[in-house]
Amino acid sequence: MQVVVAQGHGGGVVVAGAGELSEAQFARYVADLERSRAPRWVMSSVARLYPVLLRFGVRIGRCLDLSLTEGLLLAAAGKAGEPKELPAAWARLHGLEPPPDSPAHADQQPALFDAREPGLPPGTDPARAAEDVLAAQERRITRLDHPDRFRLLIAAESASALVAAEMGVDGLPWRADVHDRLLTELLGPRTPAGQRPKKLAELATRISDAFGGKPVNPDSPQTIVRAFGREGISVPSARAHVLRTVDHPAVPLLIEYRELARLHSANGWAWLDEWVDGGRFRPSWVVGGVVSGRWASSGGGALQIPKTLRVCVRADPGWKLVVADAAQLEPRVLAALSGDRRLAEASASTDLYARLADAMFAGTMDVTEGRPRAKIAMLSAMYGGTAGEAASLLALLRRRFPDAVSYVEHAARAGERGERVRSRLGRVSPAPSAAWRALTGGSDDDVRARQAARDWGRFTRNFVVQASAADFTSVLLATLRRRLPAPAHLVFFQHDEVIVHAPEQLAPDVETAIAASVPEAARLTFGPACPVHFPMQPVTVDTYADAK
DNA sequence: ACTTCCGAGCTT
DNA sequence: CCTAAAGCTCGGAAGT
Repeated sequence: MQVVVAQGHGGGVVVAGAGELSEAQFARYVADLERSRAPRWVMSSVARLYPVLLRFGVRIGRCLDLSLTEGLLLAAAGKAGEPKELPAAWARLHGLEPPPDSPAHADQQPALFDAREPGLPPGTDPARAAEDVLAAQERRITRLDHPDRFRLLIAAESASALVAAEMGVDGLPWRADVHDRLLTELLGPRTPAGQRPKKLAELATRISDAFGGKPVNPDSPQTIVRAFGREGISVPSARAHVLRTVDHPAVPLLIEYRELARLHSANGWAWLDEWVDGGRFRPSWVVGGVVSGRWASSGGGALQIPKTLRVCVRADPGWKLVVADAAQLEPRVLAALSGDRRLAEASASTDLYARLADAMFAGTMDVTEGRPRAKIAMLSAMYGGTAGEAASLLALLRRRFPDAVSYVEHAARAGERGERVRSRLGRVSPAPSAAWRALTGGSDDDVRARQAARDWGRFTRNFVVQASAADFTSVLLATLRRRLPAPAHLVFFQHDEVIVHAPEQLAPDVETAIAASVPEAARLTFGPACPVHFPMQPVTVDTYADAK
C-alpha cells in the first residue's frame, strides 16, 4: 500500500484521498494508518513534512522522498543543481519554468515567511501533482541503465531522510557541564562575548612581547605575516604547519593561541548557548548535501566536532552509546566496484593496509615501513595524489592490483574528457562548467587547460569511490534503522560512522543489529556475490571519546 | 552598518 | 605537514 502526501496550499498537509488536513489531523491520520497498514508514504519532501509528524511523536517505517528522487534523476540527466522540489518537478512535467526551491525547512519559523506555501499554481491539487510526478519519475527510472539499483538508491536515501529528521529531533546527547568545565580548564573562566578569556589574553600579550612589544593581533593572519616580516622572516602564510617550520619565540605561543582561540570561537560558550539545549545538540542534517551523496549539516558544524570535545558526548544515565565505524571503507568499496579479486582477498583482513603492504613489499621491507607506503599508494589511487613518492608507489600498486587501479584511472580519464561518471547505485557526477569546457575545449596543449582537465579527472576519480561509499552507507542506515530495537535510535552519522543511543540492557542487541546490517547493506549495494568484507566493529561506551 | 571575500582549521 | 577534496564556521579586512 502506498499513500501520497504533499504540502497543502493552506498551511496544512494534503493526503491523497483525504484532502487537506491540519498538522494535528495529519499526524493522527498517519499514526492510525501506520498502525493498521504500515504503508509506504510517498512524501513531496521528507525534510519538510516528517518534522511535522515527529513534533506529534509520530514515526513511520517506510517512505519515498520525491524531492531527493528528483535531485538524483536530475543529476543522472546531467542537470544537477536544478530545483528539485515538487513545484519544480511538476512545472517541468508541464513544460513550465520550474520555480526555485524554497530555502526554509518546515520546522523553522513557518509563521514568519510561510515556508509551507507549496509553490504550486493555485488550484493545483498538491497530492495530485505529487502522484503525477511520482509516475513520471518511475518512467524516467525505467529508462536508466540499472533501474533496480536506482530504486534501491532512492529507497535508501528516503530512509536516510527519515533518519536525518529523527536525529534532528532526538539530538545528540551532549553534556553542557562537561563542555563548560573543559572550556574553563583550557581558557579560564567564561568572559562576556567579544572579550578574550584570560588564557587567550595572556597569550596575546606574550605574543606581542615576543615581537618586541608592538601589538600583534594573533587573530589576524595578515598581521602575523607582517610581524614575522619585521623580524626578517618571510612566511607565505600564517598557517600552523608553516609556522611550525619557523624558529622564533613567538611560534609556540601563536600555535597554542590559535588552538585555543579556535576552540573558543568555533565551539566555545557561545556555541554551547546556541546549540545545546536540554542535554542535546540538535543540528540539522542535509541528506545528499554534498555532490558525492555524502551528508552535509547546517548549524553548529555537526560534521566538524573536534575530537577534543567527544568527551561531552555522553549517554544518559542507564543508557549507552553504541559506536561503530566502517574501517577503511573507501578501499573496500573500490575492491567491490572494480571486482579486483586480489584486493577483495585483502579485504578479509581488518587491517587492509597491512595486507596491501604484504602484497606490495613482501621480502623487501617489514610491515611498519610498508604499511604507510601502501596506504599512500591506495589513497593516491583514489584521490589522484602525485606528491612525493606517490607516483612510484602507485605504479607498484597497479602491478599488484591492476583491476582496482585501472577502475579509478578509467574514471579519471573520463573526467578529463568532460564525461560524467556514476556510482554503483547510480549517483551521477555533475557535468563540468561551461568555463571548464571553454578552457579545455581547444586542441592546443595549454598548461592551464591541462591543469583544469587533470583537476576534474581527480574529482571524477574520487567521485566513483566516495559516491559509492555514500551508496553503501545510505543503504546501511536504512537497514540499521529497521533493525534497531526501540527505543534505541541513531543520534549521529558522519560519513562512515554511526552512534546509537540505547538503554543499557539493549546495547548488545544494538551491536547485533549493526553486525547484521553491514553484510546486508553490502549484499544489497554490491550484489550477493560480492566477496568484499566490510568490518564495522561496534563498541558500547558511556562517552564517544572512549570509542577509539 | 552592511555585504562579500579571504585565511584558517576542523571533520571525513 | 605528510595523500585529496568538500563543506561549515569564524574573525578580519576590504568594499559598498
